[in-house]
Amino acid sequence: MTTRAANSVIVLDFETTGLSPNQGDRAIEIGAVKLQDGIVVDTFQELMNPGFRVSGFIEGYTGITNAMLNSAPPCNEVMAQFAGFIGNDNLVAHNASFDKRFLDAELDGIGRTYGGEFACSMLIARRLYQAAPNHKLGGLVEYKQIENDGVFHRALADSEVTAKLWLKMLEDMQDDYQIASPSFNLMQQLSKKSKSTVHTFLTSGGRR
DNA sequence: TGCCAGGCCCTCTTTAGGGCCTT
Repeated sequence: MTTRAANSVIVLDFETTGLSPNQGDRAIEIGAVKLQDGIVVDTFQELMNPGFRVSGFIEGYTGITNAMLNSAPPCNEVMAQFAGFIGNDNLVAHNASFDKRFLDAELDGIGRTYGGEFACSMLIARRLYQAAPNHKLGGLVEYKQIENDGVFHRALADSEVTAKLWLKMLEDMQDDYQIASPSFNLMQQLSKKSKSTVHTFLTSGGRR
């Protein structure tokens, strides 16, 4: 039995051939950072060959070309490695419902599972940063002046800035609401609160 | 040629519709 490391969370991001695994779309790149007590202790990045050509739109959107994917290992091989990387740690992604669909679909295909739960940085940001002009990853990076290298729509780069956004949200909850160490569970609860009850929830220390 | 999904959330809502997000 694999145990979940305390204060450990995996922030991940997929680049894919499209929006829906139910429509035949596959992952083409996975990037992730492992945070332990707020510090990046490990990273993962791999291209993977989906077995068919990706569209010109995806090549332009991600910068990942068919030539790059031709020499990449197949999805099944990479996802088996990634299943080992995430173990049973809890998971974070920006618009997590999207990444969860692809993670579930790709791991289903190789008979692997994971034991962690997902939290969504976008849903939490919508509640914490209600004045932000938008809640796209790039928009929030600009809004919160999060350090970045200017690369977007690549898996590791996006997972790195999502991790910084996650830590910024934890920091802001500590500073603005005196919540000493916001737990993963509290962040999940926050993402389910209505906008009008977020302030009450946070000022009560996450008890209401 | 043009379009394709799905979950969340708001409102001119709930017997619905549409915008936001992800690639």
